[in-house]
Amino acid sequence: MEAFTQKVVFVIQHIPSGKVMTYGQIAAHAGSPRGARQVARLLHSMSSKYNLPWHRVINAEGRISIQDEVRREAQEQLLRDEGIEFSGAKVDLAKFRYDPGQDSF
DNA sequence: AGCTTGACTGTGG
DNA sequence: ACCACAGCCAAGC
Repeated sequence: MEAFTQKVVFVIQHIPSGKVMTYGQIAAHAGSPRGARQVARLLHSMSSKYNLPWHRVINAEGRISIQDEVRREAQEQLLRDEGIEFSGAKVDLAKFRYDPGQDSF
């Protein structure tokens, strides 16, 4: 596949339960190391169309980047349900970050 | 065919 | 820890 969009979707759909990925990571695996913002944009507009586990995507700090309070809390709850622990408002990326590596694709 | 926008990220004060 | 700036690039207008 070639479309950046489809690669992003592919990667996100492959994030296992109990793990998370950052926008930058996903962008890198999709072939655009600098396309973190596009990943965010795609989630924003396609999460409803593609049934994506958007809640497993967070920013580089391990925080939820959503501005809408209701959605942000919903995401945190979903992650907790999958066994992901929050240190305050942050996720421990060292433990819960999913890194498939280049050999997986 | 431009211009604007953003669920980002790294750097620097 | 917090704020400001500057690259980044696809989608939407």
